[in-house]
Amino acid sequence: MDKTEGMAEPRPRRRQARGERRMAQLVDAAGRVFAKVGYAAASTNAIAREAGVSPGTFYQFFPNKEAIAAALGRQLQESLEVAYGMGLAPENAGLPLAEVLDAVLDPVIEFNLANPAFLALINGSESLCGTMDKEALGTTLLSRVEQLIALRVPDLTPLERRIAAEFSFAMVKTGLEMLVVREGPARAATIAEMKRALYAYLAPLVGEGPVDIYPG
Amino acid sequence: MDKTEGMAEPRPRRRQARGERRMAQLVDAAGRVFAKVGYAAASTNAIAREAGVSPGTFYQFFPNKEAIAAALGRQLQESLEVAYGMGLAPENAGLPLAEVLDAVLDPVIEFNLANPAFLALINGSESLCGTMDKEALGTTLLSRVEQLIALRVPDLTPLERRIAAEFSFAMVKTGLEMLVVREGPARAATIAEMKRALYAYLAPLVGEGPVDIYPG
DNA sequence: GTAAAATACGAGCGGTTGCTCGCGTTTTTA
DNA sequence: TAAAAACGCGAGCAACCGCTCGTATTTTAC
Repeated sequence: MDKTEGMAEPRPRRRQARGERRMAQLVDAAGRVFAKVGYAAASTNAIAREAGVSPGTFYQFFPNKEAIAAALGRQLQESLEVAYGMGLAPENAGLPLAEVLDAVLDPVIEFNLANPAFLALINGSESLCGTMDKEALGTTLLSRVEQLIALRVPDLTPLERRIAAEFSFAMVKTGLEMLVVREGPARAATIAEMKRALYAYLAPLVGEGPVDIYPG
Repeated sequence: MDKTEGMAEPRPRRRQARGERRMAQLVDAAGRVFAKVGYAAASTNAIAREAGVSPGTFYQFFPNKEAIAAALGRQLQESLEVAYGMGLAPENAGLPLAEVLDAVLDPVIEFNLANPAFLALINGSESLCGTMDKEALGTTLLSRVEQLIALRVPDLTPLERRIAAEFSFAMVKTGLEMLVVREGPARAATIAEMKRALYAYLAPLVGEGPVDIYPG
C-alpha cells in the first residue's frame, strides 16, 4: 500500500493565488451566463469567453459544467445564509407566522433580486437532480424549509412535512420568478400575494389564524 | 398577379392517409421522448428513431422541433378540453369553491397521469415562450385559469387577476409534478394537499370560507 | 398507362457541444 | 539557479445537433 501514490483520486493540486483568482473569475462569469441563458443552454466555452479565458484554462480548474455550477451554487448558498442570517434559528420559532414569513422571505427576495443566477441554478439543478450531487442547490434549500416546518409543527408525519415543504418552496420559487419580471407597484403586489399565499397555506398547519374548513 | 403561383407560403401539400398516419406516429413518439428527457434535450433525430423512421421522413412532415411540439401541444390541449369538458363553463360558476376545485382538478390530474408529456411540454414551452407561438401550451392554460378566476371574482384589477392566476397555476403545476413521482397513499395525500393549498389561497378571493387575517 | 405528387430513406453538411492535448509561460520549491 | 509544479493558450477532436438533398418507391390524378 503506497501512501504518496494515490489510487483513483488525483490528489488536489496546490492552488496558487493566481489560480484562486481565476476560479473566482470563472464562477462569476458562469453566474452571468447562467442568468442570461439558463443552466442547460450555458456552454463551458461561453463561460470561458465571458471570463476572457481560453477553454483549456476553464478545464484547468473545473472538470466539467456541473462542477462549476456546484461551485457557484455553494457560493450563492453561503451568501444567502449570511444574508438572511438566523432566519430559521430557534430564536424566532415562537413568533407569529406572519413575522416568521417576513423574517425569512424579505432577505431571500432581496438576495434573489441581487443574484439573478440563483433561480437559474435552482431550476437547472432540479431538472438534473439525478446527475448532480446530493448537495444540489434546490435540494439543500428544500431541506431547509423542511427543517423550518419541523421546528414549528413537530407533530407531522415525514410525508406530510415533505409535502408541506415542497409546496411552500414551490410558492416561493414561483413568487421569485414573477418578481424578476415586474417592477414598482406590480412587484410589491406580487410580494404581498406571495406572502398571503404562504400564510393561507401554512396557518392551518401551525394552528394559527383561520381554521381550515376545506371540506376534504 | 398570378393566382396559382404562391408568393411566400408554399401552399400546404395534400396529405394522403399514409402521411397522416406517419404524422400521428411521429407526434406520438415525440410525446414519449419529451416525457423521457424533457423538451430541451429532445432531438428530432431521437424522435425519428423512436418512431422507427429516418430523419428525412421527420422533416417531410414537420419543419422543425417547435412544429412537432406545437402539434403535440395542440393535440394534448384538445384531449384535455374534452376530458374535463365544461369544467370552467358558467354553469358551475355558482358552486361552492371546493366543488369547483374538484370539478376542475380531478380531470386534470387524471389526464396528467395518463399523458406524461403534458408537464414536459408545459415546462419546456415556458422556457421557450419567446421563441414559440403565442398559443404555447402553458400560456393558453394560464389564460384559461385567468378566465375562470374572472368568472368567479369579476372585481379584480387585471394585475390582481393575473397574479392570482399565475399563483394558482403554479400550485397546480407543482402538485402535478409531485404526483407523478408518488403512488398510492402518498399520491392521494398530495392531491388533497394541492386542493387544500388552492382552497386556502382562493377562498379569501371569492369571499368564501375563512376571512384572510394576514396582517399585511 | 403514365406523369405528377407524396412518401421514404440515409448519408452527410455545417455548426456547436463538452472536452483534450501539446506546448509555452509564470511561480514555487529546494 | 534549476527542476518541478501550476497556469495559460487555442487548435482541434469526437459526438451530436438540426436539418438538407439526391434518389428510390408508392400512391394519386388523368
